[in-house]
Amino acid sequence: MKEKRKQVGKPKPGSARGEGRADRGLTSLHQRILSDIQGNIMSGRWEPGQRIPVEHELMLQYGCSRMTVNKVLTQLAREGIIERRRKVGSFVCRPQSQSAILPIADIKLEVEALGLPYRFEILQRHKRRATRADRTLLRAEEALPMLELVCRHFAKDEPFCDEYRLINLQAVPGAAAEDFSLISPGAWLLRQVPWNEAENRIRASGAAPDVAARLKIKSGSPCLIVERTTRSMAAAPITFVRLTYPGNLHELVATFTALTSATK
Amino acid sequence: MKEKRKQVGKPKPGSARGEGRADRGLTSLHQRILSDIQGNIMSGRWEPGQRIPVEHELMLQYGCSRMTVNKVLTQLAREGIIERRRKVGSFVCRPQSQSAILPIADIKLEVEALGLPYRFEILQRHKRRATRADRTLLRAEEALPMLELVCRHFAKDEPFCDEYRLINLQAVPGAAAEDFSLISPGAWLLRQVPWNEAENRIRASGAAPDVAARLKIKSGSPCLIVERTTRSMAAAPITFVRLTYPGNLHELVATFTALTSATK
DNA sequence: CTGTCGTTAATGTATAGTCATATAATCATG
DNA sequence: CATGATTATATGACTATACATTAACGACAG
Repeated sequence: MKEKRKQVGKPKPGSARGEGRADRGLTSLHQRILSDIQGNIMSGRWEPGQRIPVEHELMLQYGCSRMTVNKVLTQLAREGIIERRRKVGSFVCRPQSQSAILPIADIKLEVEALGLPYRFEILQRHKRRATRADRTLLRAEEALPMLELVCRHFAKDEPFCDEYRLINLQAVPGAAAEDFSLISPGAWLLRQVPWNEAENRIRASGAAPDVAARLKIKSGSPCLIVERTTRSMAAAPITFVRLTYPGNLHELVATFTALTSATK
Repeated sequence: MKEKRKQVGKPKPGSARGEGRADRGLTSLHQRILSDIQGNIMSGRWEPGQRIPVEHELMLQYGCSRMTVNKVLTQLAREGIIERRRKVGSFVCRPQSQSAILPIADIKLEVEALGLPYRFEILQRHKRRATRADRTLLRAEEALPMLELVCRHFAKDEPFCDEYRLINLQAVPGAAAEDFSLISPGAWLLRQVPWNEAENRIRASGAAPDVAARLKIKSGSPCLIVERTTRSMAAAPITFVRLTYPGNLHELVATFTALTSATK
């Protein structure tokens, strides 16, 4: 398998690239070019729509090869920060829409982030075929075998979150045998199907009577509801979960990033 | 600086790579390699922690040069899908946390997406120095000149959203002269400071009396509240906004992506 | 004035090779 | 036998080159 290693060993040590570039401080050259350009754009020095130096200019400016600046510009284009057009040049994008990145943490982590001890309990557990309502929630067609769970999460001794969950047993058969006494269903599933995609719906609503009872709040009092339908990248629906947080207890925090219409 | 140029000018047109690969259907070679590998990972065929073929193997497998697979693997590493370790190889990442990408659309677009006509009105407008409370909201230190706005957004004839906004007039002096009769403050600001970053806080809460009156709902009824503090990438605070949506009218929808701890 | 055909500038993709660096494994030595 | 040196492997970064693709621009013929 080892190909013939030709003795390319060119004795000249300085190599072809300039003089003291070997001693560039910390980051790589293209990393530096990237941050330079990004800085110019983010700070507004280079405005949206404006043309940025073409590869050739940058190559001269940084004294490097075109491949290097090409790598950088390609990366920026992929991030949707610039747009490249042949023959014409590269242009700073105008952010079309903005997006916030919302971390979906495990509830255990959320609670512990508040400095409170966490525990949870399973309140209900049924195995059954998917009803029509289930199929809507799961975005599924067939009457799959389902596991329905109701679960309550605590911060110290106070109910922190109510969880209603449906699991597609066909996609995750192991769930039938798991009793979720040690690990919460959410964390367990995350471990089973690591790469997945989901749709989250976030809204405010008054607590339904049954949920209110479990959370020890008044029926109808404001709650943050997060509904999530998860499917594996192979498109099979995996789980639906509805998390209900008493309004005063919880807050989602998301950081922003300006995005363009880039596919990424 | 140009070293003695060896005559690489290989006349052979087919070049070194295999036979009919020049006629690859639609996408570029590295794009194909990328989707191949991504597919293997997303589908779970290559599990988290598993080592993926090293550059040399991939290079043989696809009959291309190392640079090409390197480009692909570098990209995957940047996306946080694989982790690369010298000498050892590249490994499929275990998604550490998951994140949802929450599009922050202009309220006008939100309303129009519902198929309803949109309009808004400015209810209050004051220019003043930042109070202590303002500074907290804006994450600012100094008593900056501020513009305070209260604004109401309608879907058809129903109040859709209440907006309370603070604008740092030092960062965006033009706001003082703008009367926001034609363009809403949010859309206007987005145009002024295109690349920025922000922190969003999303929670459920009962409507405060003044807000409830403006939204024509009962005080205390569940509302979705989105608070956003925006700053330019140059770190200057720009604006704070609190959007209050009556609970039944609005839902945030975010799509998922599994992320690792990648910096990106 | 208009359509077509070059020319050319810019990006897109890929090759082949160099040098550097991190590290696992192995080998040598006191 | 531990420890230090060496070697082989794999990634990381970059250079230099080549050729393909695309689109703006301009010339020129009709």
